Amino acid sequence: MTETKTRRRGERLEQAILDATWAELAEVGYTALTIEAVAKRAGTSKPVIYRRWQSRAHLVVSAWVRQQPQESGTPDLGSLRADLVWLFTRVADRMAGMMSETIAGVMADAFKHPEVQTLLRDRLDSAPLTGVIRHVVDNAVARGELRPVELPRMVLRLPLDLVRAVAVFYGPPVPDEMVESMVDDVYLPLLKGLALD
Amino acid sequence: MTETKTRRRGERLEQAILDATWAELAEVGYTALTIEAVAKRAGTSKPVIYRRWQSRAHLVVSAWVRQQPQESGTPDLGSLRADLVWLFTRVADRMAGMMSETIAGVMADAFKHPEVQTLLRDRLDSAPLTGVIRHVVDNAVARGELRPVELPRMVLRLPLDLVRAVAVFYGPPVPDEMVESMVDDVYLPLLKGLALD
DNA sequence: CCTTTAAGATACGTTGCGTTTCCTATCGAA
DNA sequence: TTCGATAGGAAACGCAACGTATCTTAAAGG
Repeated sequence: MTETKTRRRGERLEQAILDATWAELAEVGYTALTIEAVAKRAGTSKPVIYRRWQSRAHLVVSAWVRQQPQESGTPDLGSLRADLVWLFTRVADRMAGMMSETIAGVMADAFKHPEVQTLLRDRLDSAPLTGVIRHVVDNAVARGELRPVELPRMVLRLPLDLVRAVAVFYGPPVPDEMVESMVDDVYLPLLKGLALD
Repeated sequence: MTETKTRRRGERLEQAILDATWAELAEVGYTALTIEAVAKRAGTSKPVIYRRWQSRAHLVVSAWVRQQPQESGTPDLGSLRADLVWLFTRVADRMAGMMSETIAGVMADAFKHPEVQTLLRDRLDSAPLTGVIRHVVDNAVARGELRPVELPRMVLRLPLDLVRAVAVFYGPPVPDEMVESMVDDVYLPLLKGLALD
């Protein structure tokens, strides 16, 4: 038998579909992604997919969630600036990796599907990133580079918003000068300004 | 004659199409906007539209450009904070007016059409908004609220990026507390931090 | 072993795409 | 005023993907 004419079910099948989705995403992007292509690539059929996900947006978000890497350790490179550059670079790289085209597409579709919007928002709000930011700032405080400062939500979400905005407008990858500008012209001055009180 | 069976050309026709586009946009949004519907509403036909614009994205950007209001005067409400709240609120309102759904949709489609991306970027980079920001800051400096400070590009684009991010993620309208948080937690501290040197 | 569940294949009607064809109103030059 | 070039309007096209319905049959479990 060259063909494993097996019929998958449950978890195995689902994972195969999500893998196929991810592969399609990488190959043709979000806008051009079709359910039919995903079905074919996964070796299954449309109804199987529609039985599990309401829409392309739902499917893609599922695939994305599974792909999410867990947070790697936080840096301590000896200076606040160095840590911030590292952090922003990391965000920019990840953004380039899973195309901003996908993000833009999903965000657009999310208007049709409130649950997707919610899911996406929660996923990005509670991002492990905020933990890293806090950690980096704490280190700077410990080093005496910065006076103790509390970080409002809006400040915590800023890195992601900024990188996303630039990536979507200029297309990835985000150039190094832009990343440095985010740090030197925005985030560092902002932290210093917050620490004034 | 109840019917003006006239056949429009050139500028008149073009304007009618753009008006129809804008109306459709307001009614069904970007994602659901179809060229056929625009053609019908404008009382013309698809080929006429395709002769002028390559895609839905091009068409919508054209319509949007025509609709762009010219900048109203800059404020001077007596304090930097008040001016900034006014400014951010204005940005948020405009964002709510021409749906963030449209922005998200166009941005997503822009990946397929580099000229659209360029057009959009230029339009938003050179936004009259940056002039207003400079003016507001100058006034604060003149009042003695702030030491003289130069504003990097990244700082100038921040208001638009921030409001857009929030509008797209939470859906419009952007709540007042969010606007105030942008001013109190981000922009004001940032300006003060920049003015430290 | 026999029942239940759902995978996989196929086909369906629908919608909007972007294009082509054809006819004729409008415009500008002669 | 006439005539030829230009371009608007209407209709139809083939195509692609949508989302659904139908049917057969493999897998899972008691």
